[in-house]
Amino acid sequence: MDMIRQLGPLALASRFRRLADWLYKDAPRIYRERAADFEPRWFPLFYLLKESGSVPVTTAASALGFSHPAINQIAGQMARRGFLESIKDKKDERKRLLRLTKKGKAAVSSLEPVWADIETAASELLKEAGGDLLASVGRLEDALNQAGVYERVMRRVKRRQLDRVEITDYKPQFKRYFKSLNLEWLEEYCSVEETDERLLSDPHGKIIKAGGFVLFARLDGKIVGTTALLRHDKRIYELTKMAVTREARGRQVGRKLALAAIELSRNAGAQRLVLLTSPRLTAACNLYRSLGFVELSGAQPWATSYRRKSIPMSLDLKTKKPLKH
Amino acid sequence: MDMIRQLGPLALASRFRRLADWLYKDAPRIYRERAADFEPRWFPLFYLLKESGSVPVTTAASALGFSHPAINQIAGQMARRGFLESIKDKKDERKRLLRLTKKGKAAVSSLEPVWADIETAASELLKEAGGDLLASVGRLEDALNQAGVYERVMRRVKRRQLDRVEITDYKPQFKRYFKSLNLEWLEEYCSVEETDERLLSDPHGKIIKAGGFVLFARLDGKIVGTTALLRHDKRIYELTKMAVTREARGRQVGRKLALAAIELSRNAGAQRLVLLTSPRLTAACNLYRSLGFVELSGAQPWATSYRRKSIPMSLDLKTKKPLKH
DNA sequence: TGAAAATACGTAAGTACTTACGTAAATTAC
DNA sequence: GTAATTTACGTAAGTACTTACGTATTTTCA
Repeated sequence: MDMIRQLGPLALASRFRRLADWLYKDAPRIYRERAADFEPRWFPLFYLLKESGSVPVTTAASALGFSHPAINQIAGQMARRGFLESIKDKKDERKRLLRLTKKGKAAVSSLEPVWADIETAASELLKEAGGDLLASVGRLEDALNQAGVYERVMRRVKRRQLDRVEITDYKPQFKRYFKSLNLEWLEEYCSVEETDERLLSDPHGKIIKAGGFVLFARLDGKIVGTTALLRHDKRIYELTKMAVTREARGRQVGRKLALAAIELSRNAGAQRLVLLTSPRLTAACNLYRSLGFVELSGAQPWATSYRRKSIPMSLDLKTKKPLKH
Repeated sequence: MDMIRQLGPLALASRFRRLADWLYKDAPRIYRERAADFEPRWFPLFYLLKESGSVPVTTAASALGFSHPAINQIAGQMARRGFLESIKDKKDERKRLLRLTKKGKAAVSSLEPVWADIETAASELLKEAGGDLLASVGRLEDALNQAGVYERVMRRVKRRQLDRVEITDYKPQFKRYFKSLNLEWLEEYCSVEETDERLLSDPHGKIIKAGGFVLFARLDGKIVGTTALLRHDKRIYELTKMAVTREARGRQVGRKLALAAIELSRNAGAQRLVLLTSPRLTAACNLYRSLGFVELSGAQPWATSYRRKSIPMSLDLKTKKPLKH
């Protein structure tokens, strides 16, 4: 019979909205009978002004959880009926201070008993609901404030995407992917320099033999991404040649590669993981920052010189805080 | 900072509405990214049709807790995009059965994972809120269904009004009120008959000396109402000459008088309390019915004959169910 | 210190519901 | 069996918010 209720958490918003409507529905009748010329929608603003004296529009909006045009509309209605007046703030001429008129203040005394009765009725309902509903609602608001529905859904999606990506070590038959995947973005964003060409053509000789690593990412059986770890010395490794094919971007392939590289370098005994990136690659920069990399200023002794503009970043591997996945 | 939250039970509706908005706000973004061409507002109807096959408009409305025009609008949108079709009910040509099209059914499979993620996110939020919020909300809905805010407020108001009314016994100095209060309504609604005149002019002789009672109601120190109990025999008493002055009507004066009379007749050993009222006095009839009086048909042995049309009513005093105040 | 950014507010238009009302079909009453 | 009532639904208009956008001040920053 009541589908919304059957749906449980899935229809949470619909349920709260419906509940709000049911609670709100009786208000006009109550006010009509006992407080002439008062609209229920005025209540929050009316009460705020009664308590706080004079308040600017946007301050009222944020205190009451409405948008500022809503406050504007309510204030307009109240002003037309003579309950509210407004003055310019002397200190800040943008602000318009709202306050109750004499008539408004006088109305409070006839409204207060009505409010008291409504509060009693609501308390009665809450008592029948049991379980300290108001406290739970407060905690729900806090939780929602910490991370909204979108954020929570996306966290889950990302986590699932991350689980789908497989990381594999270097194998000779993957050599061609290391080059082709990197050329894809180099040709798109920058240009291929000699330094790039040297590493891409001989990953085994230039990277692995020098104590570094080359990793590949597989999605649905296909190689869609790669990266390399260059060994500068026993404490410093460099994350470089990170590439994800266009069709697989936005599926956490880069993140999974970076996470694997971080773990690998840590296990290899590195104390710092460094990298060079370009400010034009905003997605990459955001990824590195989200993993804990911080931008460095000035020239770095380890930094290879490229013609393209590059930003050095570094991640301290000694601090053992758990990484965000 | 957050006024709505500070207000507690008083701003319950605003709080639920705000919560619904906050929860709902992210939905468009989630659907936009993962389920092209689906509007969040379609969800309840879409889900209902997926579960129930084909459903008439008003049935859907009541199952989902919306008004039927809302369902109509949503169905219109869905139909325009090809997700929904409707057919006339063969058995009842007024009804229009809504159901998903092939395209609609096909969309379900791409929507289900999105719904699962939203449900998980909502469950997560509910878990953080603690206190089995959903169960409390369910009980709140039940409580609201039993008696809404208006009803609860009015119960309280009536109770308070009832407490303000004082009932006093007959005293010679009140004699004039017994007559004037009754003449007020008799002249307004009917006409004063001889039977009335006899009782009103000599309450002590005709009522009290015959084993009956006369009661008065005082509000703010002023006599505003009266009634009499006529003793027919030791088992049957008649409630008569109930009158409340115009300015005090709607303030529970009549109810308080009737309640006092019922108690008095019970204490006097009566088994039945009877009365004659007029169908034109709807407020009085409602009062008597609400106190448990039932209408009698046919002539009653105890009934005084009046020229005006009168309905006999009776209350059984032997059953000891508590009276509604 | 002047330009860019942020803030406060007003106005307009949109949204997702509602209530109000009218019509046609079905049911109930006499 | 016909009239009155009820039910199902469509349409129109209203409501209480919102987002979007424009303007005038104030603040920030290079």
